[in-house]
Amino acid sequence: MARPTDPAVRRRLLERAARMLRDREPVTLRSLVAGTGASTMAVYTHFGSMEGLWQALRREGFTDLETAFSAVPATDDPLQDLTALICAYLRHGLDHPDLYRVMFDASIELVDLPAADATLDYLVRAARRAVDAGRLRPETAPLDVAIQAWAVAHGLLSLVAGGPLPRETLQHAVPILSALFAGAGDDPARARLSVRAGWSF
Amino acid sequence: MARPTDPAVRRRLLERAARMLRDREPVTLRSLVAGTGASTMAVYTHFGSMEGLWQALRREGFTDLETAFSAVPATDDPLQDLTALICAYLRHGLDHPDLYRVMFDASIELVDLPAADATLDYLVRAARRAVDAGRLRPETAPLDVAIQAWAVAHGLLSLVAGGPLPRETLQHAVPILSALFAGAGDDPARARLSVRAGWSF
DNA sequence: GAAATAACATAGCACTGCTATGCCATGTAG
DNA sequence: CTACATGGCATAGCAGTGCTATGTTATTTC
Repeated sequence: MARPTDPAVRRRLLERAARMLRDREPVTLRSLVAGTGASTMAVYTHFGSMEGLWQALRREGFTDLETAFSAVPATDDPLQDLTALICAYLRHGLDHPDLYRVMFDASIELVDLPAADATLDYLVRAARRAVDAGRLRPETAPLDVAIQAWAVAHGLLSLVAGGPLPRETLQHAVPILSALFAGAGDDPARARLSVRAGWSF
Repeated sequence: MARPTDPAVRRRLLERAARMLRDREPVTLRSLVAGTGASTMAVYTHFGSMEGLWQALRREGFTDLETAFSAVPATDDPLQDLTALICAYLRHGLDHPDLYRVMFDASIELVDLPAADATLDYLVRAARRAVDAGRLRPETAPLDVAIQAWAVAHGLLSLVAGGPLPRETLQHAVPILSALFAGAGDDPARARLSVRAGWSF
């Protein structure tokens, strides 16, 4: 019945916003559309508001993260896999610190962000495999382990991305996770052996 | 030589800002001074800029936190003390979630925030006592333990204050810390006994 | 008491996100 | 194949933002 919205415009706006975030330029309505040739109204037809743009950007950030997670192979050592997922998480945040801050900036609801829920599911599945394989005590709730691991990663990452701590601090992640797994029933000796190369920051 | 700055004005501005944060009202230059009877310039004479106000507010938040830390008694169980400090940390953040978000909002430098450094010192001292008491392996660096505990608390807290996770998630803190301490050499059995009442969220 | 100095008040700046309005490209109906 | 309705998009202007230039006034020192 009417002119359809041009997906290319939407894409261009999102990509420019992401680039401006990377370049640490302030992303404002006018500065955003300036480069794209579109008018300010384009933002409102495609995203409804600036907050809508941020939400779309958050969504994209979590989708990227999900892609990174999907690239982590599942081995026969589920706890090593979980650690590898967390390392991918840290690397993603380290590579896009400003996007990461946007992802957790405002008050977000996991329900409103299926992509975020999906990323958490990756951790839950690895934890469940660990329980099923007998690496963690049978009464261990996979969701709890996943949330604990997530909290550790998020805590370290936001302290590093926020400035107060240097990036090397992220190296604490693996030992903390090992301790966490040991506390949940994993053999500490075996856990120590599972530390792989490529897990340094 | 000239008129001295009135500390009461500064105090009133800070208190009103804190109250507006608590009431979830947007804190803007004009809305802030509106209630105090002062003019907009008062903010600039006392804080230099809005960012200066935020920094002063951050400083006050950390000072409050330090006060809360100082109320935690040092017992003969340093790891229990460290856990109690982290619980005080969580409680402080839970009681003032918006202030907590301001405290870690912008890119902050610990160097610029002596109060923040002082709070971290509380954790470091407890960790050092634990090492000295033989509760943790001698080669354990107290600063590392402190930072790890801090990261765990901050991760949980910011996920709870940020919305995605419910407040009960904070209950994970104590088990995570116990696992952390066990990983650093503490006797797991003893650690489990140290869990006190009043550590629930 | 006079002068100097800085706190404070007023008005206006450039900028923010957003909306009211109008134009025009496009898909559908006849 | 044309007329029309619909909604994407452009322009201009709104209230609100942090901040600053300028003037006034209170206070301290000589």
